[in-house]
Amino acid sequence: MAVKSAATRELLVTTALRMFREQGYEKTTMRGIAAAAGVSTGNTYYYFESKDDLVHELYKSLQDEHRARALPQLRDGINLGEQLRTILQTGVDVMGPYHDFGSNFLQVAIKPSSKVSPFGDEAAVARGKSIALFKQAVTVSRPQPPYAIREDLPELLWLGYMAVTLFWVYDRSPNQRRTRALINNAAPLAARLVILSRLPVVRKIVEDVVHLVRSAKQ
Amino acid sequence: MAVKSAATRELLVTTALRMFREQGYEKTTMRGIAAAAGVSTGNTYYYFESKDDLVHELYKSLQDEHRARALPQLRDGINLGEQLRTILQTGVDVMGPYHDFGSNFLQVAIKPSSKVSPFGDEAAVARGKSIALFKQAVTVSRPQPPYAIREDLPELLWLGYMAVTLFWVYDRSPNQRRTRALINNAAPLAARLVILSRLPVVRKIVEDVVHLVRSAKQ
DNA sequence: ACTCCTTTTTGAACGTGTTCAATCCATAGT
DNA sequence: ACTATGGATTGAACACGTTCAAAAAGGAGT
Repeated sequence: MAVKSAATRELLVTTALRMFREQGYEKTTMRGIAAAAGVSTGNTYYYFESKDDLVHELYKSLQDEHRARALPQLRDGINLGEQLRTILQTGVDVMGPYHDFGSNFLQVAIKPSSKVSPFGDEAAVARGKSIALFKQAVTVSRPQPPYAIREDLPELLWLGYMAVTLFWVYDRSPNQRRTRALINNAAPLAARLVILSRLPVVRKIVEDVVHLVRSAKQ
Repeated sequence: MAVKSAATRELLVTTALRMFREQGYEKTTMRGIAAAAGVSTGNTYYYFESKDDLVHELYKSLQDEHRARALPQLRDGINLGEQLRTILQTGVDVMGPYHDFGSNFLQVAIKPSSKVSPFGDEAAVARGKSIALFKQAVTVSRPQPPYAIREDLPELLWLGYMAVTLFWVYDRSPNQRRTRALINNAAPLAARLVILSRLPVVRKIVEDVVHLVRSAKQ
């Protein structure tokens, strides 16, 4: 039965993701998903704890696609600003079809109890995957970022990515033009800031910021 | 009838805020609020569009209390770091009783359609009030922040405040000890950064950041 | 073929936020 | 006093997410 069971689960995920994409979060009801998949309402709850759990599936799916699209573009020798631009623009591309869904997505993500919460324990794996993307960018970029912050940089950049995502949610311009413009400006700026962290004065501040973020992580 | 109508509204707000504080967001039901206030369920919807609308009332109430408590403490001649510490710590104090409620609060706030959304149009008034607090801090602090950024500083500080609030939501330590520690570290750091923005190299970056934030606002 | 146990599936039921036609009630105008 | 008007109030009804006891379907051992 294991194979058929897995098929039911897969069918539910596919159906749910399609309906999320086509109708948004609210109009996609648990009854609707079940009906479209040809199973009973209650059966969905055998495979998924809640509606939010299905959003978690969407989250993981997007994450995988983001990684698959961005990673091959992170080539050796390109400067950090360009690498960042690639990661962020790819992220916006992948999330694009779900933009109307965006706020609901955040809404689910924001609750600490949620599996999707980017800061929670449950999503640690997914977060790690995302940070790994930035780690790769840092590793292959030339010139190399200063050694002093190389270790903490991926996490800091990821935090910036979260901020951009927040901006994206509220961006109502067609095709999220404004978010793309923001990325084009912010990516080289961040890269320039990284370079500047070599200067003694700036370095002191950067060290303090890094220390702050570290201690905030407990 | 106008006076009695206002009384009903006030009674509902008071009841709802008390129940939010005592039982949290989910356990406080619209039926429960109506019953505790001695009116019918439907009547609540005559005065408030939705449950979230009642959260908006809570938001405004907290905002007013924050302002009332923080403003008198912003005295002339104190340095910016201390002023910031005062504002942020007072904010945590005011929100304290609602900490369990915090994530639900954010959840309501995050949706662009929501009245409470800190970035939305509806909450522009409330946001303005909050930013005014930082404007006051900037105005009375000695030494004065560099002229070049004085105008944009309140808004930037407010953004930092939003970040701290986000941290607060996820802070499970008793009495939000970790958030308070974060504030004690971050406030002087921010102040030091402001001072540093006088240096030509840093100033260039700061200008770019300010420009970025400005253009992001449309 | 039959039994026993586990995995999977069902659909009714509960409590929720919200809507709405109907009703009540206070007041102004006559 | 009577009535018309519009604000205030009601409570049943709807669709939703979720739960759960019960039924069905599978599979293993004999």
